[in-house]
Amino acid sequence: MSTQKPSIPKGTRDFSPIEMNRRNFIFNTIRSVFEQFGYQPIETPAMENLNTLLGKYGEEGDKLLFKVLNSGDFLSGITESELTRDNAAALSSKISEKGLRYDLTVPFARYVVQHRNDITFPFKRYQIQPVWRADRPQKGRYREFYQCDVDVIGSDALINEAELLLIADQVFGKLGIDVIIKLNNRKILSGIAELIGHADKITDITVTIDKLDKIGPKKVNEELAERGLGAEAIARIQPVINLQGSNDEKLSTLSELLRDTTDGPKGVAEIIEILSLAKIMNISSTVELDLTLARGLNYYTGAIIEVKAADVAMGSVCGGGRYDNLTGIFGLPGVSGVGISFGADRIYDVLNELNLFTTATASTTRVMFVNFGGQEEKLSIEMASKLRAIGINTEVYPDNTKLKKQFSYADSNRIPWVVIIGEQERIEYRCILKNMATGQQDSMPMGEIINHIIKV
RNA sequence: GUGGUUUUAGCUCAGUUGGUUAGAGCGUCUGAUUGUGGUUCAGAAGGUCGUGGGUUCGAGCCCCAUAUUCCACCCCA
Repeated sequence: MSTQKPSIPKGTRDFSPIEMNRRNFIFNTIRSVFEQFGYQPIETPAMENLNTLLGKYGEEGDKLLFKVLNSGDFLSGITESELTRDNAAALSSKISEKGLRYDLTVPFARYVVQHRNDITFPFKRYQIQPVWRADRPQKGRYREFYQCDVDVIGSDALINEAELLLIADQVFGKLGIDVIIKLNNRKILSGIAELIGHADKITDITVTIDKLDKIGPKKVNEELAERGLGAEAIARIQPVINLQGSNDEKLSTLSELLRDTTDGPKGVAEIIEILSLAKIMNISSTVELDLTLARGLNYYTGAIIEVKAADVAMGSVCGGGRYDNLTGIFGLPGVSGVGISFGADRIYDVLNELNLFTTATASTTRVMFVNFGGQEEKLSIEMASKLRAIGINTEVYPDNTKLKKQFSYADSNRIPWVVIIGEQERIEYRCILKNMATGQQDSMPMGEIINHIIKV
């Protein structure tokens, strides 16, 4: 039998110990902030029924779903003509009824509806799990990646939006990443569409305006025309495209502009309130009203939030918004939710590019006992247990091999302390404690190791 | 899904118009050092040149297919 070259699917990655220590540092940071604000953890299955997922992410999203082939004889009941006919979509629904989750929001909506009688609203939950998208991989874009979602469902209050901004501010503050928090509101976007008489084309308009940063106003206008907007409509949208200045200046312009639209004034009022709450909360990151921020799923109905790293060219590291009726499709209408999602993998890439992985990224072991075998090994095992009992991560080298080998292991794993208990030390009930960073080593009674390590 | 790009030792990369036995640095292992790592010195191991075809007397190099990487679209964390 020929050996096969090992490999993993496109867009997926292995994580080695150094990477995992760094990733856990990110997850722990995020989790601790979520818990500080009273959010509760949940998990949902990697697979959902396809009818839960399909149709929730638009036509594009459906294409990016990983589908799971039915177990057993998945072709039973499939006719010859169905197999040969050129309709993959129809066939796939017959041979596949499960799919890997695409995000954490839709499974959460399903969860809320399914457990509605056990949940006390408002329900504040967080969820840190991988999601899968059959996208074409690029830098900062993977087919398997972790999202860290934090949502509150069953509360309309805008204090939730402001609190989420604060959570983002705290998380990135703790991680040491300077960010710009961008804020927009779907109601303002609707107002704009209404203003120019194309309420039906809100998606076309927002998707196009979203590219303003990238392709500039001239090309945006061209694309708007391509998407079916008349010259008059494009002319009327210019004040929006050219909107500049501070948040207050933008808001007063918009307030004037959208005065007579159905949703516009509400959107402006919401932004004003969120910004004023954010001020009270002492958010230190820049919070910027950005009308070009339109990406995201079309179920957002109010606030739209996106966070970008200030110093790294990378897609957004966090995004979210308010959705008024997400659970409606699962039979529970009128429940409003708002949430954001942190992209752990991109945060990793940002920290990496900024060289911010300094602490908490080496081995978590603090002490290693050298192994001399026999009675000395026994004594080392006992001492190691005592150190662990008071919370010091400790390992005993497994083999009685050359000291060179054992020290070199401690060195390459960056273990700061090595304890030596050889025959001489055992007889005297002493040990040698070596500081690997300085190279200094001292002989001392066994009982004193603990004091020494804690002190430093 | 469309267009382009990358792939040579564990890692980062050289490799001339197609010509003998494919190289370097770092890392790994061994020894100098039988109770001491990180420095130094000496030595060694490690390659189906992404994979499969083709052209040629001869292919790491040219052609085709395919996988993969990264990039631009599309869209998104």
